Amino acid sequence: MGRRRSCCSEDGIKKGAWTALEDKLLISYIKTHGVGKWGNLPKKAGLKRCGKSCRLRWLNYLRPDIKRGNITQDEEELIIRLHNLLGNKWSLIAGRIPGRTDNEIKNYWNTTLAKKLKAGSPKSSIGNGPISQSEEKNIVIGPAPSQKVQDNVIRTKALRCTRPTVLPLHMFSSLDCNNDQAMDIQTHMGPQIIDDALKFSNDFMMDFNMEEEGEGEQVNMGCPPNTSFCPEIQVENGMTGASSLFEEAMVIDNLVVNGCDLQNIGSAVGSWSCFLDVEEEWL
DNA sequence: AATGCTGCCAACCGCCCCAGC
DNA sequence: GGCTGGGGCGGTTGGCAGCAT
Repeated sequence: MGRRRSCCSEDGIKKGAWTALEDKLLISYIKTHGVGKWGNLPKKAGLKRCGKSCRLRWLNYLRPDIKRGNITQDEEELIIRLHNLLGNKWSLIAGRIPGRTDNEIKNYWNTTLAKKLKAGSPKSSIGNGPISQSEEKNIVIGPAPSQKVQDNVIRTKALRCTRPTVLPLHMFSSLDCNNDQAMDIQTHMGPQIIDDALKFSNDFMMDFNMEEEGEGEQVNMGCPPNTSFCPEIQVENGMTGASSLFEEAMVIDNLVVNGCDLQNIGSAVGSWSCFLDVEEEWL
C-alpha cells in the first residue's frame, strides 16, 4: 500500500510562490468569511491552491498581526530560553512571542541561533542562568496575552499544563534538597507517594525528553502572585489530569526547595490552583 | 560582468492528532 | 472501536538575493 497522496498533489493544484493576486483573493475571502474550513476555501475563493497551502500562506505571511522585521535581542533571548524549555516546539514558542510565527522562529533558529550556539556564543549559557526581569515579563504564567485577549492573534495548539510533577527521591538533589528532607516526604506521605512520583516523573521524562541525558529541564516559573514561596517545579506538558499529587505535596512542612521556604505552601495552594485547575489552555 | 557560494525564508511534505460519523 | 477527513505541526527543500572572487 502506497503512501497517501498529498492533498497538494492533486491535478490542477498550483504550487510554488504566491502571486499578489492570489494573496489578494485569499485576504479578501478571509476578511469576508473568516478563517477555517480550509478544505473548501480555495474553491470558494477562486484559488487553484490546496487548503493547506492557503492556511500556511495566511498564518505565516498574510495575517495582519504578523510582526515584520528582524528578531530583536530580547526576542532572540526569549527564543533561546523557550527552546531550552520546550525543545523544537516551534508553535508553542511562537505562541509566547506575539507577532512571530512558528515558521519564522524555526527558520531563525535553524539558520542563525543554532549556529551561534554551536559556535559557543555567550548566549549559549542562557539556559543555565536565572530568568531576567525582561524575560519574566515575557514568560507569562497562564494564557498568553495574545491568545487570551486578541482573537485575531495566532492561536497555537497550546498544551494544557495542569499537573506539576513532584520529583522523585533521586532527583531531589537537583532541587537542593537533602536526603533527610526527601525522607521526610516519604515519612509524611508514605511510600506510595514516592512510587507515584517516580512513575509520573518517568512518564514526564518520556514525554518531554529534551536533554541528551534525559533529565529534562527545571522550569523556573517564578512565584505565583501573592505567594510566599518560589519552588522550581517540573511542569508536565501536554497532560491533563488532577493535580492531586502536587496538592498532596503541599502539606509538607518546612521543606526548603532552592532556598525557598515552603512552610507557607498550604496558603499558596489557592494561588497555584488558579492555574492548576483553570480550564484555559496555556503553556 | 560573470560565476560560484552562502544564507535566508517561503513553501511543501509527511506525519500525527482529533472530532465526527 | 474503526474509519475518514480536516487541521496542525516539525522537518526539509528550493528559489532567490547578496556577497565574494
